[in-house]
Amino acid sequence: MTVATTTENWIDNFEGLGKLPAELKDELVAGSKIVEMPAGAQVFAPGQSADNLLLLLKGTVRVQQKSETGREVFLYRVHAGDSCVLTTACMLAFEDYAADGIAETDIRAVAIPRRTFDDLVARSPIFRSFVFKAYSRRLTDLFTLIDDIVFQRMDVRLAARLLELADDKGVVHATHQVLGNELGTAREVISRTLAEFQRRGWVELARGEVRLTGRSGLERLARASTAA
Amino acid sequence: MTVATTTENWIDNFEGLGKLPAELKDELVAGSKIVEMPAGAQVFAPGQSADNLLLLLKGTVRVQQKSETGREVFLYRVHAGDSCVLTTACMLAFEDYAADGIAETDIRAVAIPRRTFDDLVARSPIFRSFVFKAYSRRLTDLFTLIDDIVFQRMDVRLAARLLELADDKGVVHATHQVLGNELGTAREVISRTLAEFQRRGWVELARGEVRLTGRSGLERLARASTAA
DNA sequence: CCGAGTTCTGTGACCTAGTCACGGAAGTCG
DNA sequence: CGACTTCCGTGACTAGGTCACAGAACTCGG
Repeated sequence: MTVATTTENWIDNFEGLGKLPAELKDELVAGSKIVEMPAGAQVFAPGQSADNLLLLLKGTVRVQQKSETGREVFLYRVHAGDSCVLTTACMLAFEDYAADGIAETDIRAVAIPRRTFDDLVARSPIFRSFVFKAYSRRLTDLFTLIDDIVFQRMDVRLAARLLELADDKGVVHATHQVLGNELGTAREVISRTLAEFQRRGWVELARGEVRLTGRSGLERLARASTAA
Repeated sequence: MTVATTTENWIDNFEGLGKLPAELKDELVAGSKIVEMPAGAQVFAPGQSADNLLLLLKGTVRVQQKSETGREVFLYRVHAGDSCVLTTACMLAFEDYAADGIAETDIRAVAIPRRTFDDLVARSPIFRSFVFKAYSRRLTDLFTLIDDIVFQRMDVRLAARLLELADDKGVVHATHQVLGNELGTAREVISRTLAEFQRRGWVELARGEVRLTGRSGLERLARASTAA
């Protein structure tokens, strides 16, 4: 649903677009529209050719790969202020890929239609730079993800992820299964690792949630990675 | 070293560029140059800001991530006819990433300087599409790599890789260590798995090489993935 | 050709993580 | 309250990664 009153200055939410000349900003605003989707909505999917580049204003989108075996790997998360460049891959109808995007919360996003996108890429070096940086960022994110998967221990990765996902009260709302999907591992591994964390007094467990009680311990463990 | 006599029609080696209007083809050829590098050369590296987009004419480039722990993960391989889009990330000086590119063989490539690249992206929808497709392809390659790492058994992955790397005589020239790097695993795992393959009569082992003697067995195992 | 040094491979012991099978606890809803 | 579903815990087993070490195979200077 278009929300007319907020259309004017969403551009400033995106680092890199603020420096666009006023004339192109106007064109961008005029040539795109704001869309909203409820939590759980499929933002994009293989086969479904998207006709818009999405810039996320509010909420998060989870991008995951659906494997042949039916299981899912979490790839990355698009936050407010990020652009979802994978939709450009859809736009270009580029070969078959198996990633899909799910709205984790209610989301609001700017949808830039292919025509406007193409026009701006052609005319504005600033916009080009914005798009290429978004792509590069995804690539480097995936590089570090691969590095983590291959070399990092599960407990370290879980500790880091818990700290990321905790709300302001220090509670993570997620089942062990969900955490397993995030990290590309099995539920049992999460259960066992969390049990160990609990034994150390770092967390308290309840159905569907993990309360962080000893952040410092988790942080020390998580730093075992980045420090080395 | 520029090789003047072959400059004219390298464009046809790149699917997607053939349809450029003649005028832009001329500009592309005029505005770029052909470079050669010996095997083992560092094609690009973090920190070193590249000023060219490379289109590979001959040879292969191995792109790998150097982890903090000193070990390396193989990310993907750039073949003749591919473009090395990661250099555009260097071009834009985008944040720190830890991937570097090594020439595996003597290579010859077209180097498109930033100025020409930018100009062509602005002016030609065909060139834009070429660049975006190259990016998307890398993204999807990484998606499937992650999927493989997480869900695929080592023996299946090794069988597939051996078939890929074999020369026309059915021999793979690589140490177990190198194969381990390719697949992001330990040398010992490769040694053990190869020993098992040998026991089954699929390969013969010698220092620094693996001779494939029972391709059909390897192929059957490798298909265990793609089939499912 | 010899011998020292290096690189590559094989192997056993051990640990982490993923898989399978199951049971029980905690919510949901008629 | 009882049937059902979802979530969690656990033991047994396998695959794969780590460590330590030994021997085989090449290299190269003399």
